[in-house]
Amino acid sequence: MTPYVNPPQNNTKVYIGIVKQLRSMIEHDGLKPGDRLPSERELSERLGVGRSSVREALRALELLGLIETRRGEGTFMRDFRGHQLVQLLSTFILQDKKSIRDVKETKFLIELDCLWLIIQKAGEDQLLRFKKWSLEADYSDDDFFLEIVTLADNHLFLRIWIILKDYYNSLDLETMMVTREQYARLIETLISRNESEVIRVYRNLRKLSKS
Amino acid sequence: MTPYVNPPQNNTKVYIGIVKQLRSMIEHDGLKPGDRLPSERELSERLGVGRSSVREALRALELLGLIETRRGEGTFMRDFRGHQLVQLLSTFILQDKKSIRDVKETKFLIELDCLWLIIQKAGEDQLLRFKKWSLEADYSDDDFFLEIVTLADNHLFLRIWIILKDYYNSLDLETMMVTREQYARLIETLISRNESEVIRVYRNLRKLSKS
DNA sequence: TTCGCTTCAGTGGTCAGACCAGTTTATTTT
DNA sequence: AAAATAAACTGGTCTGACCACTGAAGCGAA
Repeated sequence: MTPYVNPPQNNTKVYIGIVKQLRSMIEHDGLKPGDRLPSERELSERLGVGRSSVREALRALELLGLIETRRGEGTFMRDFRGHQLVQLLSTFILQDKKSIRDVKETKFLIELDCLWLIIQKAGEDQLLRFKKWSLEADYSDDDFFLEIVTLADNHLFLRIWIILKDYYNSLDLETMMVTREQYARLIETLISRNESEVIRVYRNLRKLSKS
Repeated sequence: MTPYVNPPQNNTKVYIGIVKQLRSMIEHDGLKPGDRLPSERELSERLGVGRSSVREALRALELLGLIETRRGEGTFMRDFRGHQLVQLLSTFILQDKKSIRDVKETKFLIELDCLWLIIQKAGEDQLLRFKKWSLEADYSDDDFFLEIVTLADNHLFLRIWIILKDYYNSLDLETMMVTREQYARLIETLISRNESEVIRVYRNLRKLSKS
């Protein structure tokens, strides 16, 4: 019913326009994960385009992991976190030595940045709670650093890191064993807020001799 | 001609199957950026599916930045290196427009990371060429740091930084005046490869007292 | 020959319509 | 009221038809 009838979408491909329309529609209506989108036929009619064009847009968004479609039911918003996207990209990119190096390099440096941010910003209580968690919980390396990046309290780094993490994991590199002690030591140095020591411990944990 | 007719692709959606077929086709034929893919009609025939399904797959890959289509010419492989990944990310970063602080913080830290990378990896000649450029050219802060990030030779950081830069500029913050001397000093410390000094000079340049 | 124009086959872009295969809701039957 | 059935939706897919654009082949004039 609502007249989402577009801005004159000149020149660009229809399906791209539809993607944009969908985004503003999602924002406008405040759609959240789990919510249903209008049906393909309704979108087609509302936007004044063919159903096949609507489908091209929806399929693209689906491959991106932004939406989910269930036959007979409809199309739904999804709780996206890059998963789908990263997985697909990684299968395509493959064998690109430099890309792989970039991913590793970037992931490590951002983790280091977050450690630095924690030293600057985190409260004593947060760090102690983190320490407590590390002693009790059963966690993987990803879990551990997700906590780190979360503690750093920077939304952008969080998002970037999550994507890098997924991408990194999809690379299927040899996994580095990190002992409980190493994690514990890192936390201790965080609590002591010793910048250079944190860097040292982190590099050691990541088996980074120098670079 | 070649019978790419693969696994019966049961159960999954046709367009997903086509994406997979395309990937193996690309791998099998060793297609590189710039190379042309078979036409939609040919793919449709080869894979025994409808052209609309082929299009759904191609449109999705296009939105991902893996391929590029030109009307009247065809569909071509694209030079992808994870950049689209970040670009996609940006459209969602831009959604939560809350944290200006995060943008600044992230931009600065990434610039610092790049400076560190340069110290580690850049060759003497590159640095000298950079210095020469800085003495002759007329550049803005963005120009200067674009050089920095480029020198760091990390595609992901480059992409992320560009997005952050654009976003940062759109925030319309008070611009910080940076003198030519400060840029020059930064370059000098880079050439001397003095890590802690680079950090100090950079912070000073960005007017970051401590954090 | 060589240059310039026209023609035409090929390619992506888009739409409309037709089915199929599931799910949900309404209706009828028990 | 409960169960079985029917209708109305929703996505999934294919086909065929145009359109707009590109590039190369063909052709004629210089």
